[in-house]
Amino acid sequence: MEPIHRQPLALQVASRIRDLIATDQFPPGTPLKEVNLCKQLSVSRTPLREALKQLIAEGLVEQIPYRGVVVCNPDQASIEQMLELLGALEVFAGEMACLRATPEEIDAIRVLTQQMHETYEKDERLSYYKINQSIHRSIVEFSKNGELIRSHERLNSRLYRIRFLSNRRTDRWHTAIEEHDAILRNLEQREGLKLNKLLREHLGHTWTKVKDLYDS
Amino acid sequence: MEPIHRQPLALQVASRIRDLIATDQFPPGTPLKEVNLCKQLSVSRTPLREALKQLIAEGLVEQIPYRGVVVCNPDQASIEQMLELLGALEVFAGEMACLRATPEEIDAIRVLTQQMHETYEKDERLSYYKINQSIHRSIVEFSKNGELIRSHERLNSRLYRIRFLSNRRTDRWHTAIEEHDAILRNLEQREGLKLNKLLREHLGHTWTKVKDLYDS
DNA sequence: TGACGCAACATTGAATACAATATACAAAAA
DNA sequence: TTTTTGTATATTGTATTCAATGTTGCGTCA
Repeated sequence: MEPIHRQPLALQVASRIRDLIATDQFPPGTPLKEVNLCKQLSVSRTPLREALKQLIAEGLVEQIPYRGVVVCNPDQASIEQMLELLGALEVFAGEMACLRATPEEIDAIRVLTQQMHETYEKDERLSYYKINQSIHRSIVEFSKNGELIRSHERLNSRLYRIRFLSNRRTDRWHTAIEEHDAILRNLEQREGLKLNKLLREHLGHTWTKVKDLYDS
Repeated sequence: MEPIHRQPLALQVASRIRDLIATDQFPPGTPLKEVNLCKQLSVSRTPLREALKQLIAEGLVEQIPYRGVVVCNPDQASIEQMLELLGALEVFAGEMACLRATPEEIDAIRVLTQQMHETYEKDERLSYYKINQSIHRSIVEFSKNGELIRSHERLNSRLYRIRFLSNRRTDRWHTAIEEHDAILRNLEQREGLKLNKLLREHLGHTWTKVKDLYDS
């Protein structure tokens, strides 16, 4: 029997706050006052504080002793470093996925890539973004390396907001989709080295888009 | 001016427990009972629990609701995955270090590599281990990517104990040192691609050593 | 008028008290 | 004898209280 997974209050609170940050309801710089949040979430300070400790460890918020925690507002340099690392993780994941993904799993990526084409034609920005995320997450998942999956997940969640914002520009969608087609082909052919190269290029563009966002 | 870095009690407690785990005074499986630890460390439950939350986030200990936290005892598969990821991080760091390390920094690695030769000749196991760690940490540091450095640090600390134990066997020292010489040469020459290949091979051996430890 | 000092307030840090849950053991029934 | 169930105890989860620290603003003095 599948055991029941308990969800201590602190964990629930943590994921709630995580969502609030990702959806920009708590934009960067927002001070997270303990008593305020307690009232809003209807929990006492202890589980809230434990949740905040977790978010601190994840790097989503930062704490200044005796002055509270605020939502992180990473500067350009930090974001560049995070994207650089995220890219490295995904490139590595791609290589591993070439070795370990099952045909069924590659089928799933094929479906997602097809859906991406459809959202492009319908000009659906949000769907496009989410499918793009799904594809990249899937590749990481199919690396079958739990540590890698978790590291990627954590880092990605910190970048979720900024990447979403940088997705407003649609002028790179077309080439991005072509790149995804190529990624799929090389995954099918188990061409680890070529996929490595492709992903490096594909992910390299992310930073360009984010940089534009900052510059504008 | 350099700001004064406060050290909340929870952080101090966390690093203390981290050390106790790394030095095997809290070997895998040790249950971390809150009240016991409170007395031993002379702190109350609140900061202790906050410290534990941090260690949970780091993956050093695991928590089962209402049943306490215990020191993680990763199985062979987990360790293989962690080493795989650690390798990927260091390979990537090597590439970046080729691009970004200053001549002075490469000098520092040269000195460490030389010291490694000396410990080999004197057959000093502990020193060898520490210098080896220093070299790898330095390469990561010279990538100049803070996120990468932190990720590597966290993962490495979780593997500290097991790698130390697997270092008892000295029969691979000689080839390992030759590999380090080659690594240094390619770093000096800024040969990112060759260094990538070298590091993959070099780090691939780590798992072999750890596996022997498990099999014996 | 400006700078300093003090006090009141706000906020976090730590400790303790209380509630919920799990485990162990013993007693009773099959 | 074995299984089950209830109760006592230990342990963690949560709430509340108290203490330490930082901030703000006003009043006073140079």
